Amino acid sequence: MDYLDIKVKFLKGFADRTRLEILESIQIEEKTVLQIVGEIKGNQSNVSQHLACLKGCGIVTARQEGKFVYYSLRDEQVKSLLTMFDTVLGDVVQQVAACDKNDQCLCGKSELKCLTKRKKISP
Amino acid sequence: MDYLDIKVKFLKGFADRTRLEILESIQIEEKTVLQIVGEIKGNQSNVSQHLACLKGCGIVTARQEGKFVYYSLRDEQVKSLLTMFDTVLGDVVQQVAACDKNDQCLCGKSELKCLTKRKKISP
DNA sequence: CAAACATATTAGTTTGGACTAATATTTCAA
DNA sequence: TTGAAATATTAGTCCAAACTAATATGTTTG
Repeated sequence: MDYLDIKVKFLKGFADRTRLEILESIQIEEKTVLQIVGEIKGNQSNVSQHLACLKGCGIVTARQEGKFVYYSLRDEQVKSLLTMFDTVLGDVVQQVAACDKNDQCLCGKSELKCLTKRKKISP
Repeated sequence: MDYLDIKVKFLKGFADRTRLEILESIQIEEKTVLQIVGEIKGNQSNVSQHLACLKGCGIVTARQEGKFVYYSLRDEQVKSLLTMFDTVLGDVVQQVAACDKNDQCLCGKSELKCLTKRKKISP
């Protein structure tokens, strides 16, 4: 596991809708798991797993208080990174959205396209 | 496709080892597809697809000149975002790496763990 | 201590997306 | 204009990871 692998893991932490929703919900203040579950749609098990992921990626921290566990953004750096995402994205939202409507790229698409026929790979 | 979906797509653009390698290779100056293929291990088809993805995510731009296509980072914003990744990651590299060694989280792991037995879900 | 609540962990299923091999398209040069 | 070079696109395979259902663990309060 080299530095690049770690970087990928860190970035994958952000690259999921459910996790972004979680991060949004704790952006202002720390929340318990149940509070987060209540704010975003999703069940407790799923949220718990995503929180473990975010923690493992160094994005959030957990603080236990009695039977509650409070999750919050790791530090100010992470907070400003989240802000920067929106800033940078601001310039390209239109384009990314447009790319999705047209067929300029397939990333992030689940459509299947089967247009032509090709020879089978010989064994 | 709402704003959050677009944001996820944008961030997924960064969250892949091959794409990070591509971004690294064009961080200083624009490169052709073949140049990129030469710098990172990987075949032409694969790199081409990743470049299409990066373009669709608004991370890189393409400029055609004759039979060559030069790819470069979209703008200074993207460039500084890449820099910021390293900055923020700097604080947590150790932790993320450690998480991978221990079993604190499963995200980014491909190991299978089967420890206990559970009842089958009733139909 | 037992019951209730909060959270975590597991196995299994399913889906998205990274990859390869083959082929198509585009552009230049002889 | 034909062939070669550069790039893009396709279909198919495979694996990582997101999800669900069930259960385990941990903590407080009666």
